[in-house]
Amino acid sequence: MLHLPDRCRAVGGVLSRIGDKWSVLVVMQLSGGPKRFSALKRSIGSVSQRMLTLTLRGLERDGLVLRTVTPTVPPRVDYELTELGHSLRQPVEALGGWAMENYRRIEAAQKAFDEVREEGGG
Amino acid sequence: MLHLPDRCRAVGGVLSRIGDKWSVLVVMQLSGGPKRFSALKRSIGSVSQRMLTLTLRGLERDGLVLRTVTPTVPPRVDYELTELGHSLRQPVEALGGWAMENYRRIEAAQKAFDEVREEGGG
DNA sequence: CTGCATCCTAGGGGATACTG
DNA sequence: CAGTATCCCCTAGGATGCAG
Repeated sequence: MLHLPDRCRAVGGVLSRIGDKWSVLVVMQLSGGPKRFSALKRSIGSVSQRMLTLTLRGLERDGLVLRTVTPTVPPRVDYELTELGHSLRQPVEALGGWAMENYRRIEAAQKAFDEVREEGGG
Repeated sequence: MLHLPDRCRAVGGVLSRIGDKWSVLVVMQLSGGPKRFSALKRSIGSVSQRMLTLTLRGLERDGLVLRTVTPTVPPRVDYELTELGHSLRQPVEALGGWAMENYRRIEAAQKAFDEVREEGGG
């Protein structure tokens, strides 16, 4: 096993790209196959059009998502994961699994922390 | 395998907490055992004192880091991962592994994307 | 339908100075 | 040494309107 500092920087780089508000959601939504812009927007729901566009551009630029334009009227644009995009699913889902298993513990810790703070502060 | 939407939200929540600029770095730095504030700051290097403090508070609140104050003069504060904090290492390192394996591919994709953009735009 | 440009606000995060 | 408070900048990101 290589020592950690290298991985740290690598993780830092990855997180600064996919650690934004929407990238991971989009990748997950594209797990099942291609989706067009509006379908993607609907399936995520709370994302603004602007941010979905920007997020998809970013993912496309990173080579994680492939954008296919069908120049009809009205235009149709499909997005799908590249092989690289699919390979990201595994570690992301590992993180998702961890989150699922532990978010209750985290919430409990936050609650406890905040209560102690209140007592100490008030 | 459970379907994805649940995991999506969980990942979203986790990423919004540890997806900031420093949390993961701090967790990785604490992998080897307890460290005091200044050692942590030195080992990360580029972090500001303010952000290190805020990051550690956040991690402590989430129950990922334990803070131990030794009220000497000058004061000494040690930070260490909790069990929960240690459990986060595994998925994070998985992500780190992915990043290590693929960041060159990502950089290449970005370069290609940008060059096409230049041609198209100029 | 898809995407860009614009405006605008909240918050992240750096530098610095001060406290205990 | 560790932490807080202040100032300030910059970017993420929402709302909206226009264009292909």
